[in-house]
Amino acid sequence: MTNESLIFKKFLARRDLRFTPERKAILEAVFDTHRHFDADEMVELLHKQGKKISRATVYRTLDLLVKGGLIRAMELGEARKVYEHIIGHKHHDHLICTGCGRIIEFDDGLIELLQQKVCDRLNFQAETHSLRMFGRCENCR
Amino acid sequence: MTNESLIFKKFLARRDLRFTPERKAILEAVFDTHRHFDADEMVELLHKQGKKISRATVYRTLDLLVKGGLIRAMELGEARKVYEHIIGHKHHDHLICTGCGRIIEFDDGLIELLQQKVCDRLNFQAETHSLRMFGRCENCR
DNA sequence: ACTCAATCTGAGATTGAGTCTCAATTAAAA
DNA sequence: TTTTAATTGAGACTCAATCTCAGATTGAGT
Ligand SMILES: [Mn+2]
Ligand SMILES: [Mn+2]
Ligand SMILES: [Zn+2]
Ligand SMILES: [Zn+2]
Repeated sequence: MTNESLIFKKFLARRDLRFTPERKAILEAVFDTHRHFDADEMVELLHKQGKKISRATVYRTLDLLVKGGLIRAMELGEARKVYEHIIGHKHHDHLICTGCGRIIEFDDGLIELLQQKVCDRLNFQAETHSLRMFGRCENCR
Repeated sequence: MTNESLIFKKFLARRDLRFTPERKAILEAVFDTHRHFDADEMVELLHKQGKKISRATVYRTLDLLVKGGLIRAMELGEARKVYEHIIGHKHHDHLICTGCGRIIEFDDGLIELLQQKVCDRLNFQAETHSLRMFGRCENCR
């Protein structure tokens, strides 16, 4: 039993929800994928694996995974929301190339610290944040 | 003639576009409003002022104002895109209260500097950025 | 194992912000 | 004034996301 399965099960149990075969399959596919993906890509991926899980169920389960803190949703500039799994990966933010769509991840502890200071100064209790920089990657200058 | 009118006119002229009465009315309404607003709120506001300008024209003109660098679009967590005017206001980012929806603006030069350093390190040429922190304001803890 | 209330799923309908179409209108250059 | 291109508005359209609801599944209690 993987770490993420245990966490998801616990999250579901706490809310009287069930760890169904569909939710299990989606969880596994999400944690097998080490990329940013959107909901319909996940539907597609599951179908390719022979798992016939409906769009509605995938959307609903991704929401549960976000609520449970197992994955993170973000807008990377396009219309569709994309997801990535969180557990076992440390926090990072994104550079988004408007030329080729490339996503570069970065992590800067000092920026995070200063963000916290801003929140302290303004009496704000931050739960999440999103820092995105849009521009041109080295291939697209 | 206001500063923003001159800038918008110049932008339009450069692209062989026209400074129509509709575009003028939208520009004025946008710069009269010192709040974050979304496109349909702007349609509504103009209608209240007796200006019958179509939804399509408002959407199209807001896009032009963004392209011209007069206003800025952002996602503050809700479904709809919101706008604010830029000219005469210095850059800032946002704290977004998930309790009451309150938006707090802040500006931190050191964070901005460090963002630049991240881009330099990764050979990325940033054109814009968006830093949002979601959480609870002092009234909603 | 059986019952039963609660949860879950899937197919398809619905929503809604944003975009597009196109015919009629308007701007402005010649 | 003529001519050409841009503009507008009404409403159709798109499409990610959400909702509906009937039938299926789960699991606690017996
Ligand atoms: Mn990432
Ligand atoms: Mn603002
Ligand atoms: Zn690129
Ligand atoms: Zn609040």
